[in-house]
Amino acid sequence: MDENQEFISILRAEGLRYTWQRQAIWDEIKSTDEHRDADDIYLSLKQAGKTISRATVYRTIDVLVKYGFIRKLEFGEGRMRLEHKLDPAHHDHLVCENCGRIIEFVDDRIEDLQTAVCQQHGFQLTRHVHQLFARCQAYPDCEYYQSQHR
Amino acid sequence: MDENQEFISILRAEGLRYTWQRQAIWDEIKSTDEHRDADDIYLSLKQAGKTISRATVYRTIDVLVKYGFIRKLEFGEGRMRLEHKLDPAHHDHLVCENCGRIIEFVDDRIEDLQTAVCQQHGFQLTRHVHQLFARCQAYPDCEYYQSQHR
DNA sequence: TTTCTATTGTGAATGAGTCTCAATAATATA
DNA sequence: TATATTATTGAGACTCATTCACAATAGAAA
Ligand SMILES: [Mn+2]
Ligand SMILES: [Mn+2]
Ligand SMILES: [Zn+2]
Ligand SMILES: [Zn+2]
Repeated sequence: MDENQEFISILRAEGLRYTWQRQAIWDEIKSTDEHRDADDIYLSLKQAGKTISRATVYRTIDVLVKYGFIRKLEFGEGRMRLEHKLDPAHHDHLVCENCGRIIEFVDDRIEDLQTAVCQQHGFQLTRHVHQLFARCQAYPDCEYYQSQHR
Repeated sequence: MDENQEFISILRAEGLRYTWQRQAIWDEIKSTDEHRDADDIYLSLKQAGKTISRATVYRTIDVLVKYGFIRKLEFGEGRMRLEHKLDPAHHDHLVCENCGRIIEFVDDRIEDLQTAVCQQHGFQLTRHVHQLFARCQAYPDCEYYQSQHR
C-alpha cells in the first residue's frame, strides 16, 4: 500500500479524522532526514502559507509518535527533536559538540550487549537511549559549522 | 584530605565563598545514592528546617557540577536529576519502566565500542548518555513499586 | 442534509529553570 | 576588632517549551 494511503487508513482505523493539518505536518516532517524541533515544523509550515496553531502541531506530533510514524528525541537541549521513521531500522545518534552535526549509527554488538546487561539484572529491555557526544576532526574549525551559520 | 575539607578548599581556591547554604545542599545531595531532582533537594532541606531559596539551590547545583562533585542526569522526564560523585567511577543507568527503580551498570565492552564508533566517523568522544529502559521480572506486580507507593 | 463529535485555534496556564536587584554576609584588610 | 569590599542570597518577575480549556469548526456517518 502507498505510504500516504497507510497514513490515512491508520487514522481512519483508529477513529481519528483525516485533516489537512495532520497531512501537512506529516508531510513537513517527512520532507527531510534532519532532526528538527516542533517550532521548526510550525515555522516552516507557516512560511509555506500553511499556518497551523502550535497546539495542533504538538497534538499531531503525539498522534504521529503513537502510531509509529515519527520518533521524539531529546539531546539535553530542553526541547524535543523529531525524526520520521520511513526507514524503520533502529539507529542511535552521534552528536558533534563542535558543529552540531548529528550522525546516525547502529552497532549490533552494542545492541546485543544492552540486552545482555538487562538480562543479567533480570530485566526485559523495552527501549534505550544511546547518544555519543563528540568532536569532529575539524575541531575547532569546521566547514560544516561555518556552512550552517553562514 | 578529608572529603569536606576538599569541598571547602575548592570553593576557596576558586574565589567562591563558603556558605552554610552551599554546605547544606552538598550534604543533602551526598546523603543518599538516589537520583533526585532539584525540588526534592529543596523540599528535604526545608523539611529539615533549612529553608534555602530555589534560586540558590539551582545556583549551587551548577557550582557542584562545575567542580565535579555531582552530575546532572536527564531521563526524559522534563527535569534534571542529580547524583553525587563520591565514587568517581563512571556508570550508566538501567531504569525500570514498571517500578521506577534505577540500577547502575558499566560494561567495558560497550564503553570500548562507543569509542570505536566515534573513531570510525573521525570523531573524538567527549561524553555519552546511555540509558536502558526495561521491565523488572516482577512486572506488573513489583514489591519495590508497592514499597515506594506505600 | 442533518447530526454527531473529533479537531482546531486562541490564549491562558503550567512548570522547570533563569534572571534581576536590593539586602546580606563572608572574607580581606587595617 | 572594626571596616571595606564584593560574592551570595532571597524574592519574585520572567522565560520558554509544552499543555490545557473551551468555544467554534469541520470531518464523517446516516
Ligand atoms: Mn536519527
Ligand atoms: Mn547513577
Ligand atoms: Zn541502539
Ligand atoms: Zn558508559
